[in-house]
Amino acid sequence: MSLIRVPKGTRDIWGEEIYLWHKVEEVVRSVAYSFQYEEIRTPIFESTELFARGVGEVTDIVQKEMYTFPDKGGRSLTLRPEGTAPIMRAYLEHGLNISNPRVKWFYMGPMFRYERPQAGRMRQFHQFGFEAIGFPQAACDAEIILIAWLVSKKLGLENLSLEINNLGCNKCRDEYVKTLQDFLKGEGDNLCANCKIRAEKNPLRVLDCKEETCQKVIHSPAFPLVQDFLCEECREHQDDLMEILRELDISFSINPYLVRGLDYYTRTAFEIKTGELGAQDAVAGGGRYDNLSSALGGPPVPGVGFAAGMERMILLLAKKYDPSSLKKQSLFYLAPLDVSGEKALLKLASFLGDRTIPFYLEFGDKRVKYHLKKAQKMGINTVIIAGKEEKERGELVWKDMVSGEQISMKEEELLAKLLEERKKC
RNA sequence: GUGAGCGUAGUUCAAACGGUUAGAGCACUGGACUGUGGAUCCAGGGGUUGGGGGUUCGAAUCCCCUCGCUCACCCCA
Repeated sequence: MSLIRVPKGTRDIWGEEIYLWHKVEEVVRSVAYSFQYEEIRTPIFESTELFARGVGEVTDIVQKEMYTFPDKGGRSLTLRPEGTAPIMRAYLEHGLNISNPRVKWFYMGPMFRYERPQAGRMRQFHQFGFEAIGFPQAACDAEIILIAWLVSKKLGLENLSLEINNLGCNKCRDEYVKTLQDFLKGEGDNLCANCKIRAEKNPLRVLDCKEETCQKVIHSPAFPLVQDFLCEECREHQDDLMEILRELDISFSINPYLVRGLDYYTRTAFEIKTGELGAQDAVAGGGRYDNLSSALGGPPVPGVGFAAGMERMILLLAKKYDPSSLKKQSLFYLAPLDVSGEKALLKLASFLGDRTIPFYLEFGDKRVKYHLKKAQKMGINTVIIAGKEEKERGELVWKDMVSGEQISMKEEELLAKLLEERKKC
């Protein structure tokens, strides 16, 4: 019988790598705490409709990447491919637009997209994200970018670059899209097959295309760029944002071709990229989504946020940190030599556990030699030995692995010494 | 969805033109050392060579199919 393996594009996160995850989670929580963004945990699956309407019917995510399935009640459900639409759903569902219109939330957890796995891309992957809903101000865009930047900085990630763009609002985007569509029609066969369809259905996405023919079109002098079509308010919004970023000393560049693959973005769009991950170079991305609420059937509600790929951050982190250095070392190795030793040491375990002191308890009738070797391998400096000899004396043996010194003592004395030893660490 | 590369013990790798019983290091377990340490020596467990089919007297090796992994396209976190 063949072994069952994990499904394609998924994996176990275990061993020393888990300490890198803890590190990322810790930094995210600390920044969230500092900026007072509250955690929200939405379901792993939602109505398919939520993503179809929120993310956009003609996006790649909705058209070919969703894990969609009917449940036994005939509902169409989808494993969440991203976190923003569910959060806006929660905001509206709880009536926050009425009772508490301004919220700052963060989230962390698995997302699912049906894609061919490659470096930095999995079918189940993890994101954390920050969302500020109810704030139309450019300063709030800046806070979101600042948070993304700060998390990266606190993790020690280097060689990151920030690109921003402005996709316009309902007022100016329509005119731009119309102009763009007219222009693309004139280009006809100069576009790749894919972009001919995009020109009709989702013309902004043409700017993303890397096909050589399309690149030529996109970079031709006559090609209309969003930046040249921004209305007064959008222009101002972007100027304000850029001014704040400069004052914050966050360096960025304007990428007029940055459009991003989700429909809900308006005005600010941004991406943080790295040069160290191969083809999947976006570490974090986000922007403003003032149309999302309406798309979900709610009233107009402004929002801005970002999501970051945890696997990608961890890949970068793994190059800087030795994960084992992040592990909290056990202080004590409890070495039973027989059943009586196990009993005696389990009492110690209860004592240590009550005080949240880390220890490792072995079981069985292993020899002293085995225990000392293992303690050494685990890098634990103090070994407590218990066997029949100790039981007869009513004592336990304390051994210091560095000095080699060992002392037999009564339980009460040993407990006191354990506490004293903990203080040193 | 498309393309390329790769699948041999837990792991890293061997096995000349197809050749008889698929080996080694590391790791693990035990012993030398009957209750005291990263060394040394000895021994042991582990494999349907990813799976299936074909060619052949004979396949880890050649052919086909399939599955998986990796990277890239696509797209994104």
